[in-house]
Amino acid sequence: MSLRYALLGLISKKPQTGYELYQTFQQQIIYFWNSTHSQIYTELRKMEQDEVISSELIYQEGSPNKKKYTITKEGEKDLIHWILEQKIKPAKIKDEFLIRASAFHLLSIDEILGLLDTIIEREQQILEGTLLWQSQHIEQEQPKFEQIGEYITSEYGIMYAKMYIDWCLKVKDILSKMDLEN
Amino acid sequence: MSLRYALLGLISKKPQTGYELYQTFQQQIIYFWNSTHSQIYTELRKMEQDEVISSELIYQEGSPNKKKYTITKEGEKDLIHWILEQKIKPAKIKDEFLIRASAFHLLSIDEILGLLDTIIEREQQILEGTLLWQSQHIEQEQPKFEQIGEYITSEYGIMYAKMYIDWCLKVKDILSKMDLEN
DNA sequence: GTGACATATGTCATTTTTGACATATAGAGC
DNA sequence: GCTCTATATGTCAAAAATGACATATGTCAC
Repeated sequence: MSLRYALLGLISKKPQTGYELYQTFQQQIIYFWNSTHSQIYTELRKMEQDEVISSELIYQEGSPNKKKYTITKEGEKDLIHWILEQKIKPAKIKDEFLIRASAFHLLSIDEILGLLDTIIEREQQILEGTLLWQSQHIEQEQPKFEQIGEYITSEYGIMYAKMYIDWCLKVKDILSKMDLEN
Repeated sequence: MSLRYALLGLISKKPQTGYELYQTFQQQIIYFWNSTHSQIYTELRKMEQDEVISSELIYQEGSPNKKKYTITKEGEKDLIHWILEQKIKPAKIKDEFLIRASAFHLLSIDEILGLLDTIIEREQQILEGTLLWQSQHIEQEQPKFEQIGEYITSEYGIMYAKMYIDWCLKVKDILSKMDLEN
């Protein structure tokens, strides 16, 4: 059910198409939720049936037609109720790299260092992308309350990526100390 | 398939029962993977069929019987191959609270502060639990290579919880500045 | 002119995950 | 005596998610 509320939250900011929502998931929401386009389109149709959103068909010549979704009064009521009254479930994380990390005792130091460097690079690129997005979309000097969601979640993305890099560096440090002692 | 390798990594450290594995997921692995007991028991049976683990039945009087699983040569080969050769998929996170955070524009300042305090408390309790676990299980002065997995993943848990708390405090700070300006 | 990529939405079989139900014993608290 | 919790494992229907396939057009590079 949470995907529904993630979509509802985005649509509550401004009417949007499924494709636009999908892109937002790929670019920003990726830090705390993930979905494929097939799941998003399917959920949007269910949401329209349940009348939490309404759609408007936009015909485009030479381009595929779009469906723009708008939140309904009922939808906004539902969303606020979910945010404030429903029990907050703890985050569910599936991080393959940490699975690997938990089995590092099976590898050599060099193999571990190789994996860590790959991840540091990956996270640095993600971090740069998020910093760029934030500088282009958020006025940090004078943030507006309407933008609070984008601002704080992009901030979260930045802090998460930095933490991940710091953790990788700490692991390298721990390893270097072990290496010297043996 | 990743659940399989998460289980395999744990069993590679020492032979274990499904129940023990489940408890480890609840206590430590929770930071980077989640699974229910039904899924773990089902996967263990499949893994035995595929001969990556073998089981030994332990009869207990007055207590339910156990099945202790041990990794096979084939299993260890499989695991190492997965760790080093398979493409590392990015983490998938489903964090309901951040879904809520992305819709904070629909709430009042007081409602937001209330939610943030709930989460700060939750994360502080998790942090304390992890710090306690680490102090009891890891020798930080002289960490042993066999323990590298537990050490660095518990370290990850600590850094993650701290980052989450810091982020909550930062959001409060951002809000306090906005409040003054309006 | 052709292959790749971006826009835009959809279906669908398979896999994964959830959460409730089920069973059995022991111990602690009320 | 009763309920709750912990140990220990299991089934199973339903829900959620994945990933491949499908369709249609415009643009851009080679």
